[in-house]
Amino acid sequence: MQGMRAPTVENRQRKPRRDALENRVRLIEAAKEILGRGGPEASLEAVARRANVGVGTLYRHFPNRDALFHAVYRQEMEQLVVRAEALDGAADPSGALRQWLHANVALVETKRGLLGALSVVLTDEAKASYVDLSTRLHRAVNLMLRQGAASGALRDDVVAEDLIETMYALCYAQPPGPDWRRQVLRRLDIFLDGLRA
Amino acid sequence: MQGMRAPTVENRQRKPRRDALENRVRLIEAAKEILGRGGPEASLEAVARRANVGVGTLYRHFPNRDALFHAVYRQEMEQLVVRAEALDGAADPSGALRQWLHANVALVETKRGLLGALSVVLTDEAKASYVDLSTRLHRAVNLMLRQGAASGALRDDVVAEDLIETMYALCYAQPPGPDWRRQVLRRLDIFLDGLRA
DNA sequence: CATTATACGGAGGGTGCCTCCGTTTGCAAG
DNA sequence: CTTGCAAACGGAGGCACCCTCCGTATAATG
Repeated sequence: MQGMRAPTVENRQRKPRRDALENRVRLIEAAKEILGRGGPEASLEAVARRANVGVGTLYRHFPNRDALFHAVYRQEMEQLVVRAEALDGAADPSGALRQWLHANVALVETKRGLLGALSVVLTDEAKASYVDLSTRLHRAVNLMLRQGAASGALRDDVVAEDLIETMYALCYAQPPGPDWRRQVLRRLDIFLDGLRA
Repeated sequence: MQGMRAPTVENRQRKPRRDALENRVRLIEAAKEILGRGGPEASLEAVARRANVGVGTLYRHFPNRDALFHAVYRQEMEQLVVRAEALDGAADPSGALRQWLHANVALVETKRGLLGALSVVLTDEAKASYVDLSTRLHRAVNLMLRQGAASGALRDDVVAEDLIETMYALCYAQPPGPDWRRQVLRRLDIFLDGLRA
């Protein structure tokens, strides 16, 4: 009977409240920890508890499980992009790529569960909401790939997406264990060998 | 107060009842369908319903979610092994391997969700219960690999596990979509290129 | 048949998901 | 500093699923 029950972000009239902003930050922080340990199964109510917040608050900020995952993923991805852009203009593109990939594997190693949680939600359509970051990431990596191809070191029919997804694929497939990293890197390097011209 | 409540398989006195055997088969069949569609999240009660069986029955046959997954996985794996063993003695080992991997990818394509459901449970310790099948599988694939290495076509520091896990990894990473298969096969072939001596 | 080990169904207690709404609180206009 | 209200909060409650327990049904055996 009475429109405008829940004003969305677009048409709000005042500036956001301080407590709301703080809670959002605390929720993402809590989600990183809980999801990182428990994987995709982890309870959202546990996240709310850890953030000292009612479930209602969690669900207002993130209307469903996936929304929360995406918020976390966005932060992780930002790190990735920054690292990738830092590689621009490296002397040895192929080597730089390899280094970058290895660094990412190391990053993943510290967040096992999170990786699992995310890959469940990562469909094509989901990715559409990251166009901004995704574009920057692909631009940076493709730059490397093209430099490598131009210098004749790498084949020229490979794109950033191949590299990135394969890396995650290998991380994900290897079961956790003492030589997790060794195995992942070994296979990654084989793939990179396949990339040579 | 009264031992032997639930006689285990080892110490049973009569031969198993016919209805029990039928139900077990129906449950696995139902699980293949439901898990195949719904992925690891799918409801076990849905499986029971689909099999026209009470939940109690499901849980007696498979004490928990993982047990059911494993039963399904075992059946899938049997197919894999049979195919692999059929390749023995092929003229072109490297080509035979490639063919086998491609065939598996095609198999996976028809069972998307199932793959996801399984990879969640596939830790090292879980695999330990498949030693029999796993051994046969590795033996068959390694045979191919060694033949390839002997003929100088393939590098010699690669084992069956590398191949198999990488294949699953690539299948899993690629989001479902129209050119799912094309992408997976492309990356798989790059990996195979990396395998050359 | 009668006996009984074996298996079945589904109610029930526990937990997690998400929604709804009465209450609280920060912001800003007077 | 009040006051008014949009914005945000908390958590009860309804629903689905997980798994256990146990009274009832039934296939095997003699």
